[in-house]
Amino acid sequence: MDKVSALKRATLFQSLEKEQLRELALSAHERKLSQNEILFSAGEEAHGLFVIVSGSVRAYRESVDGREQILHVERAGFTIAELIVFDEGTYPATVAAEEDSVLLFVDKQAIRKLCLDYPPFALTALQLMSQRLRRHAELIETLSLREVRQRLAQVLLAEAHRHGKRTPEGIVFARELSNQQLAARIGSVRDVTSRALTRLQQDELIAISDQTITILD
Amino acid sequence: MDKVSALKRATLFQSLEKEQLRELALSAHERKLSQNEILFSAGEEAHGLFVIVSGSVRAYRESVDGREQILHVERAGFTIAELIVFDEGTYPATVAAEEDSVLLFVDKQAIRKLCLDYPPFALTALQLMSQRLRRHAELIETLSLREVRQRLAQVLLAEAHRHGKRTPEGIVFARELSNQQLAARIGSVRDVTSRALTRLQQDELIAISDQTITILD
DNA sequence: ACGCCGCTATGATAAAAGTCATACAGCATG
DNA sequence: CATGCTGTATGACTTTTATCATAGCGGCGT
Repeated sequence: MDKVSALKRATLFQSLEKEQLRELALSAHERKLSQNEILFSAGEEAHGLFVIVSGSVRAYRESVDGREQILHVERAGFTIAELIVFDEGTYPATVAAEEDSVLLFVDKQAIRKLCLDYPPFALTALQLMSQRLRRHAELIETLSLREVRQRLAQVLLAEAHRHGKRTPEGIVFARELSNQQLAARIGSVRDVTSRALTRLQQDELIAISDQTITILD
Repeated sequence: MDKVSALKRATLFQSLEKEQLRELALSAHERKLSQNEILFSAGEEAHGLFVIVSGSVRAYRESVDGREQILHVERAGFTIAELIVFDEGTYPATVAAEEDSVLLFVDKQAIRKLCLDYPPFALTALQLMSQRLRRHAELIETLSLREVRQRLAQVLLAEAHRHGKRTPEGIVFARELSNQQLAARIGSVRDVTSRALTRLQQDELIAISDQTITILD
């Protein structure tokens, strides 16, 4: 794998020069994950962050009885667990692969050094953290103030926005998430999510057929 | 007001030299808030951040039917809305005074300039954002995976930790939050919170008398 | 074909949370 | 001292969410 060009594709490293990327690549090492394989668990000691080269991963917390709440899902070009570089804490969430994925580990000291040596990089990091904070704020509002049906609708709209296509009937996209996965995003359980999906169809807000979802106007 | 020493007391600015603080102070201006007065609302265009000089403020989101969910509460020495400096977005939450407060507004360009000119400052900012992210992750887990009673217990424990005193009976602290305020933190309503509090007393996990709460072992 | 697995669907029921109505205590104010 | 305001407490009820049980479908390997 060409580590330099893999790093270069990450948003976090966009402001860096070739030389800086080469330097980072020296200490970076590859990690492959099969679907649902766990990268690290919440509370584990953290020595660096991960760049997603391909695939996607989810960061989640779980309750004693096994329920999961996804905090965020990150795809190729993004990084995971950046915050542990800056506050010396443990990993704040468990991270697992949503699909088969390839990642690069980067030591936290290398990142700190970059911040000190090359301020534009720090600004990029701050920008990414800001976006993460905004999304978390959204999630908090959603979980606290909206009910399951609305939360589900929000996730579907986000999916539509991410990889849907406009058609005369509405926005169409391939269904990539099982009820279980949807449930973990909206903070509910499989059963309830299934019912909510059914009701959205009954109310003709969406149509599902053959792993394809259409969001009707 | 001595703006320089007010700024100096803020965690965000701890790494700065006298000269840098003086520079910041030039553009900073004071804002006084009475209890519950709104500083800004979610979605408003943002030109800078605020340093809390005295008092405390809450950042919250609200639903169409007026329910509030507090994202975080900040006190003297901390800053609010730092993230708008780095991602050019609008204010992510509504902020209002929990008690009469004094704040200092600081223009976002001044902060960006500091990041570029003085990297240790950027690291401090990153550290603060990291801590904020961690707390948000906690809140998400709590809202999604725990029920009202547990969430209430968590807030009470946090309060105890913040300003409680160990006694033979348990940790004692002055009650500063009304049921309404507690409800806004745990993502519920006044009625339900009142009931949950009553049940915690019945189960002898806490004792309340005369605006004093004791957390029993 | 058969069982097994993962996923979906749905009815019955229970538990949690929210809503509504009412009552009351403390307190400042005219 | 009546009035209004804020906050608390609580019963009765509804809605939402979760749990449990059951059944079905399609793919896959033996």
